[in-house]
Amino acid sequence: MTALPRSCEMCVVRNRAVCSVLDGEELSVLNRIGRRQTLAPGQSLYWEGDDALLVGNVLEGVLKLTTSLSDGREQTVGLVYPSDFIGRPFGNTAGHSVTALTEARICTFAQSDFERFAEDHPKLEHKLYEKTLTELDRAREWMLLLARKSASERIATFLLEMSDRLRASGCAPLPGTLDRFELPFGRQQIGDVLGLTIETVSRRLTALKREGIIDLEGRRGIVIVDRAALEDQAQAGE
Amino acid sequence: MTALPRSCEMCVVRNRAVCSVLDGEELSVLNRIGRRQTLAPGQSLYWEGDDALLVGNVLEGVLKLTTSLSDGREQTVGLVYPSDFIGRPFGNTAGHSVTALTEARICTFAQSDFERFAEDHPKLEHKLYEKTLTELDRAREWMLLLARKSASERIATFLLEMSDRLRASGCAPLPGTLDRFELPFGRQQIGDVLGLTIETVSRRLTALKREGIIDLEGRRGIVIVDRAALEDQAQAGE
DNA sequence: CGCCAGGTTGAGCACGATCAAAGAGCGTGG
DNA sequence: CCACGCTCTTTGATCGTGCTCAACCTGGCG
Repeated sequence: MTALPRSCEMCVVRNRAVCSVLDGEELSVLNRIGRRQTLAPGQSLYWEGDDALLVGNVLEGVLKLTTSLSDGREQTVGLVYPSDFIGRPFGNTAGHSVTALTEARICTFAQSDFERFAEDHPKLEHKLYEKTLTELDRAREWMLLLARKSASERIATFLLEMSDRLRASGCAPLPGTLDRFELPFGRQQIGDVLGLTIETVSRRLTALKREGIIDLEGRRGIVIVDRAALEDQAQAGE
Repeated sequence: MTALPRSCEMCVVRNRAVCSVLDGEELSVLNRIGRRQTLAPGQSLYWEGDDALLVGNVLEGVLKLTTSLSDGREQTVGLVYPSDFIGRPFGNTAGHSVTALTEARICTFAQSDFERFAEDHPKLEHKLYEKTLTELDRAREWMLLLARKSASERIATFLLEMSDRLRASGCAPLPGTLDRFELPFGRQQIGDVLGLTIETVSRRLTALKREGIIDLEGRRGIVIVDRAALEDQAQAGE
């Protein structure tokens, strides 16, 4: 884990987070109202139903957004990577919990401070809007997966998306081929994302390995051996 | 169906659509770049994968957003009511089809015209942003439903949400109690929204009627007889 | 009256959940 | 260095919900 930078100027996500639309002047104002913090794996930033008083950017690590039913059933409704935005400005209570899956570094703002700043900077709000639209698109694609795809299709889709997003968010892939990476979490988490049980996840992964489409390295290592076959199984939408 | 108003000033959704943040001056500019149109039930505004060149507001009626897999499996990923916004500004291709479920009146804009207008009117973009955040919250709640809820719970949740949204969007409820309304579509559509088959929807609805929790009037009429019991079955989140 | 689309009901099946047990990886301490 | 204990994963056996396939019913309309 690299040292925290003193200013936003040299931030690892400077060019990809919402801050990318701000100039040096604006950035230093934002810098003053924010603070950086580190979360341990499993640590939550806030809980479903809380007044969500924080918003922020992910600098490093992966976090999950979860909703649950009163009887304990839980669903991961979003994964958040470096440069993604956390939280819901202009809202009251949080619709989901935010929990770190890996060790994570984030830079946070009091919701009210951030809102005030955003109101004066339409460029920033525009960027936020675009990020939210992308999130909405992703959520809807995931609805199709949860509602209509079989367990095998879900696993295949998940592995492909994981591979893409890890790469895009700057998480270093494992050495070797591009299609070799480390999952930031275990089987249970995969199940929570895909709406499956841990056993089903395990069985489908082993099946994919048996078929020679992927390879499993230790608990969390994944190698996509035959990407075409995996895409085939994923049944990508139209 | 009421006559189309000539200007935005007297529009039925004037106070609830994104236009609500604009003053008379701005509104008349917007008015000039927009056009009103009517869709018949089943008619699509655009298709998944199209270049989505249109955006707009729903004035009257209900539309659905759907995604599908190449083998024909289809999922409704959103329902759109009067005063809701349709389309994705600042994007390329549509992630879903937009189809009218009932006869619908909408006011549309060329995407590029609208974007240009929005860039000059941060207030408008702010309103759009808030609407998108609400949509995202709803999508995530629906993910929980699709991934974790049983068929009975889905039906119960659906009936409650339907009742609320129809009322909120100004669609007149049937006379009698407040909890009496007409579904804007048939059993197949319910299945497409809930990720269930038509047979399961039918069975669950009949069961609810047998238990005295709801009453079915003709093909599309619903009366919520025992709202508390229905809420109980819906297993609302935390 | 007959047709047809949409809805209901029934019987059997399959996929994934559940319950249960054994295996693998890993840090700790003797 | 290995034994121990813990967590996470894999594998197996059984069960149950909702899907599939198929027949029948209902209401609206020509």
